[in-house]
Amino acid sequence: MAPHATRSRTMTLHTVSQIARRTGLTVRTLHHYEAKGLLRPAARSDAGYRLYGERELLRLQHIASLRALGFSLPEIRACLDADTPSLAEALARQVDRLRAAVVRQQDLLIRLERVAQQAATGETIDAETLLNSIEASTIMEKYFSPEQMQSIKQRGEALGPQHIREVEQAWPDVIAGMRAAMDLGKDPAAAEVQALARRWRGLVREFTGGDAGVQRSLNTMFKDNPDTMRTQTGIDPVLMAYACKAIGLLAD
Amino acid sequence: MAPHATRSRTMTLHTVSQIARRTGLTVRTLHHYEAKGLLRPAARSDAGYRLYGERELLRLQHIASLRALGFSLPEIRACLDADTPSLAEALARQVDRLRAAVVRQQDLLIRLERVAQQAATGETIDAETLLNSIEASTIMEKYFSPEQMQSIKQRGEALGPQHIREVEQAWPDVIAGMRAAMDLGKDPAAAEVQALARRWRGLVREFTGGDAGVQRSLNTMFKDNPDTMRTQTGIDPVLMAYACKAIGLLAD
DNA sequence: GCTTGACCCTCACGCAACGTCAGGCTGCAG
DNA sequence: CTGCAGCCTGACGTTGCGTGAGGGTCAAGC
Repeated sequence: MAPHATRSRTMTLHTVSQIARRTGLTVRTLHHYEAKGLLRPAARSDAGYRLYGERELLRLQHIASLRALGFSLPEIRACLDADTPSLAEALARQVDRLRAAVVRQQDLLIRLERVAQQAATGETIDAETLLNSIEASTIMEKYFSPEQMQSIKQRGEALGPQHIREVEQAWPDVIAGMRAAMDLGKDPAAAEVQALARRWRGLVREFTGGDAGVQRSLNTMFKDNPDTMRTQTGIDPVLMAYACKAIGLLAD
Repeated sequence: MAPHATRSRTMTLHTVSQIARRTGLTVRTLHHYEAKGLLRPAARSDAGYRLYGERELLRLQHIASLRALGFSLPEIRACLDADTPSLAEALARQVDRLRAAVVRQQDLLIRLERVAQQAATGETIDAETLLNSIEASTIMEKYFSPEQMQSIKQRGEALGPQHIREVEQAWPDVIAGMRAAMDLGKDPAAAEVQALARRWRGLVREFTGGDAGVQRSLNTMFKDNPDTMRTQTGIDPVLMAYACKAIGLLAD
């Protein structure tokens, strides 16, 4: 081995604050790294002062680099202690994690922007309404699995914004008709109610795409959150029961 | 006032776990929200059990919605207590914060992907080299302000990747030439060295864009990190001094 | 009346990565 | 000798809860 490979003991040593300045870290951070077993000083002075050599400075720069890439301290320790092999894997893992995080945040940002715009344009919109609409956008995630959300979103994109607007405009109409029929005590089997039931079922199918799992989740959501659903859609449990009965009587 | 606006005391009350199930939160979370002053139970049973009414359930759903949008608990409290006005502002602020966070993360992701790819393709690249290249990508942020980074990036995009590759290929050539001249003890004022100095200065200007502030930051970076700069660029302080002297002698 | 779960309560520590005192040495300049 | 900068070791604060520990409560079955 080359002689300079062995640790020279006449190397220049630096105090914490010197090292801190050179790396842009704080003294406290160096203490912390030592406590976590990431970087031990090369030596201590008689008074107990931490003294760092060039090796430590280099290691510290590596630590700072990995931290800047978002690695946790335990991960960094593992990478630096185990040397080469784990580093590439760790990088790949970190890329995956970060990608997922970016997707999540972008998703969140989109929802947030929608609500914020609604709040900004809606001319003194009251907090109650606003909060309800926020809730509506988050409540779905509780009842639909990520895969279901995915497929729902895809169906929406496939149908196009034009079609979606049409559907959204059709719903209040159908709901109002159904409620009127119910309030008048009409028989769910009556031809008029059956026609409404057919439209209703069609609109639901646009949403579920015929997926039985989505249908079940949708039912659960309505059953668990009657109040929210009523304020958001105008459908309460009683109306829902009436509509379901009418749909069940459809002769298909 | 309508009679139902006053708090009815015959309303159905629910226990913690019931509320937790309905909202998808945990019992602990409800305790926490109470401790933070976000949501107090409507009442307590004789045994001290928390009891929540419909009002509390509604408020809790609002809390959950705002949390899903990334608000902190103190912010949520402020929004819900102050009612309408702060909500729209808070949404706008949150949008800004989130946007900034997304940008940061994407930036990080790009750097990380570069390094990861280098690690994956580089056939048993050693950790040392890899860590050094990571460092190079992070060290700049310590010496250049965000605005400077911005303008540097813009210049890079303006010049195009083609031009960048040319510059990156030219550097080693110029550095090697300058080092050879220095090692041979040539006078910095010699025509040959002056030609190298002119090319050197041109390459530096491609980077600084003539910005004196960037130039200063660059100098500081080289002065503070001689080792890193040497391994990354092949320029050590001695060579740097020689090159600067030659550039200073250029007759423009 | 007793046991058994299922629920409920109140502390209180843990985590990630440090920031920020507090109280007390050390080292160097004037 | 004094002063001040720099160093040390605790130890608590931050954010949003998770996770016990240790101990009452409630409804049901025996």
